[in-house]
Amino acid sequence: MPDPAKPTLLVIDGHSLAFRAFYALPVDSFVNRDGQHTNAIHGFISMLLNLLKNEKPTHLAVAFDISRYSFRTREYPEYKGTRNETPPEFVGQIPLLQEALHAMGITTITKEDYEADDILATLASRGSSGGYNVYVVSGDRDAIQMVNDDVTLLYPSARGVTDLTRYDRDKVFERYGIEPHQYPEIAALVGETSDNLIGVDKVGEKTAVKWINQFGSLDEVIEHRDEIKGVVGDRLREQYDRAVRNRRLNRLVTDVDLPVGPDDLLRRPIDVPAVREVFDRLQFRTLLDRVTALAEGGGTATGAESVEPAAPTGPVAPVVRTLIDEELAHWLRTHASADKPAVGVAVEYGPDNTVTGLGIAAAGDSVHVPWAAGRGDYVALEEWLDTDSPKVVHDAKRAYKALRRVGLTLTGLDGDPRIAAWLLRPGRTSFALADLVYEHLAERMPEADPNQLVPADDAGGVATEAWYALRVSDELDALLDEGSRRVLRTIELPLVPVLGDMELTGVATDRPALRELSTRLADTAALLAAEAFEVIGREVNLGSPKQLQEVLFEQLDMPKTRSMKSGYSTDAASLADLQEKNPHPFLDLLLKHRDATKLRQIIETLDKAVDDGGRIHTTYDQTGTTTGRISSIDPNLQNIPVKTAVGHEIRAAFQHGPDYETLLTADYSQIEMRIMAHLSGDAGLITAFSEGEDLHRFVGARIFGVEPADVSPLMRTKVKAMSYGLAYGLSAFGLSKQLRIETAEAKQLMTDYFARFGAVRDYLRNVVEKAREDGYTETIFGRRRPFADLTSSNRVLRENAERAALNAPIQGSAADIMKIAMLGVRRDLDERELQSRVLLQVHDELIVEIARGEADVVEEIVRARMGSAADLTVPLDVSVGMGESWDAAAH
DNA sequence: CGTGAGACGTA
DNA sequence: CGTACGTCTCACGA
Repeated sequence: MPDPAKPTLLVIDGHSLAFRAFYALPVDSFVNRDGQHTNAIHGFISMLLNLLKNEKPTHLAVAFDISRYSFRTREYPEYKGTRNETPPEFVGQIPLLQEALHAMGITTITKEDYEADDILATLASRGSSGGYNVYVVSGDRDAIQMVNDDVTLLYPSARGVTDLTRYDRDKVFERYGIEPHQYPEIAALVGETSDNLIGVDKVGEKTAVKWINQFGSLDEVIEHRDEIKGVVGDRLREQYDRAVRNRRLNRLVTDVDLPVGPDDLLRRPIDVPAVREVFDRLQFRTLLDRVTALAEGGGTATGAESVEPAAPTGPVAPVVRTLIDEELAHWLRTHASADKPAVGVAVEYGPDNTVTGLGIAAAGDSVHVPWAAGRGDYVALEEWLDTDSPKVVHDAKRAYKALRRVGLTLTGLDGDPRIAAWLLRPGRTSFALADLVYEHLAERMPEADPNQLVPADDAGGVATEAWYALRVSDELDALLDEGSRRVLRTIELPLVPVLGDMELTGVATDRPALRELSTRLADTAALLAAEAFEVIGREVNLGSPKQLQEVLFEQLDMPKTRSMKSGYSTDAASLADLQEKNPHPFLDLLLKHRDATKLRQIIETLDKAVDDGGRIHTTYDQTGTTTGRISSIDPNLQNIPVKTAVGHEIRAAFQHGPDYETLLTADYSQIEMRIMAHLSGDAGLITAFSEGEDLHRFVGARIFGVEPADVSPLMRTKVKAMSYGLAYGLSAFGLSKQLRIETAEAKQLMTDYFARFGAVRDYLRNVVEKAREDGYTETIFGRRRPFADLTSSNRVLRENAERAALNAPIQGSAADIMKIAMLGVRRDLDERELQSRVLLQVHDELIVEIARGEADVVEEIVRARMGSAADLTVPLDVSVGMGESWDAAAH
């Protein structure tokens, strides 16, 4: 019976438990966004959390095997030789598990030449004699030998890894009829298949137990082997050396030389931000909640040996005063001006992003300012907002817009922790202030209770928020390298009001046209559906991949397409393949129906987004991508159709407003290829762009060895696909598939391409190699993107990372260039007091609403600013068009 | 009601 | 076995 007065030591065989977890949980249900399998990690940690809760250990360690080789395999090479290759899905999970354990403050132990069980046995033995209650968690039956009055084995059952059977002395006796220390003698006689240890033939558990009980020990059994009758006796006499060898191998070492002993394994506090970071990557959400609950609830709270998690170490937020009028003006004069350090500013948002107040925070003092439109008390505040007095605002664009809507201008933006955190690590999932505070300041930001309808006392809320924003911004600034900080200050922060104004302005739409189009497509879809049902003789939901699979592969018995998690693909490419192999009218109707419903749906979404003034306002997410691009949401105006006839009709519904003259669209042509030319320094590619002739024609001429004029359309198509694919890490296989040509031909095309443009290949190879060394890629302007998986032993993971790393500097540099151009255009429009305004950005395209009489000057500005946004070894070509609508302005 | 998969729109 | 996104519907489980 465990003695409650003693400390409790828990030691775990990491590898065997992770392996059990791997087989207990479905592999495919636990994959993170990078394709890394995580089921073993998830199962292990879930089990661990249960153990921490139930056993409340004061001391804790997890032991791992270093490799499958140990002194045992040296002695007996066949040892564990029946084990199969590690499943590929398991590979890579152990290092991540160790990382997670480390973040949870748990010691992990390995020892060259020994197995984890030897480490456990050593710790159990020392713990037992050192006055501990010891729990050993292992999936290896040999661990039974460790059990004694102080040591209990927890052994996973067949049902799963969280269900552990408790083997103490009594339980071992009940199960095997022997003392725990005798177990290895039984196992030596019987053999252990999983370890590839063959026992004495005909001897099973029953016989072995009988003998051991009869003679007292294995040695005695062998000693008295001549007294044993029958066939089993014969076998024992012939094969007892097997038992001797087995016994030698299954004896666990209890005196491994370890760097730590039980006393060093006192539980340490959980590093919640680190756990959060690791679990974020693993996409563990419920487990994160369980861990944080454990960290808060004193997961180590038991008896005198318990360790409390680290108390918040940061300063306490200052008491908030509410100020208005003269006192506020005075506060601002003393704490906030152009020559003083930045202050934090946070907006108190009411319903619909209205402004009900502001919080302003200096280093040691923060104030709350209630705000209502049209009152004179705030003149000083309003004036101050529009000065260069430096301000740090979390999610500054949202604040800028809210203030703008009530007639205030936010100027002097000097920091935004949301953007800074994004530049530091663009892949993170949350940029919420509370999460940044949690991770980077290791503090809990007080949050409004979401269950409380009317906040009891919210005066402190925004002021405290401002205070945290200021502090976390300083912290993030310090973490940024010089290049990233330059990107923050010269590109991202100045872009905030530019994007904010674009969102506020919105784009005018021809709503009746959208509605008409929607109805038309609905009619078309209905007709197509009816026809399709006619063909297959029944009605199904054409939007349900599951039902379609039934129709195609069961009812119509078509050949199977690309297989997926749940059956076979019904995507457009697969259906086109099917149409070729197995023509059927249903396929065509289905494709057309999909097309019509998809487009109708897009139009409906747009229609719902039109405001009372007939305009649509998107929201740009400045922290929405990993490469540096901006993304567009609610609605997404960066994926409006363009390729089809209906696409043109949709774009025709985006128009200039009534007081404006026309729309202008300006886009970079082949900006990514130009960046490749610049970064690679490839002479051929640079010549291509400098001569200003059709790029694909030029490249095609070189590759196929003909005159530019003799490059056929087919040749041009191939070269174009190849060129575009380059920046994505396209393979010969992928190229062949896209062009529907033989892999050999695709391979040849690539060979020929690189023969002429070899510097491109060298560059691409180099960029990945450099990223592997540095751990990140960098754009021309110093924007970084970290990569962890370039050195992964998991091939899928590694190659995915390689392609992303290949692409990041190219896509990212293009994004930088466009952002710089937008800042330039904006500055010129402001300086010359023009009324024209940029409305939309679609990665390499700007849509500008031109005020009357400004067409020529604005075109000039846009051309000049876009054309000179970066100084590359090749020119930046900008093409411009104008028209009544987005469609008409395209070129 | 939230979530993941599948599909598909853009650069 | 081509990068980067957002959003819809369906199906499923809480």
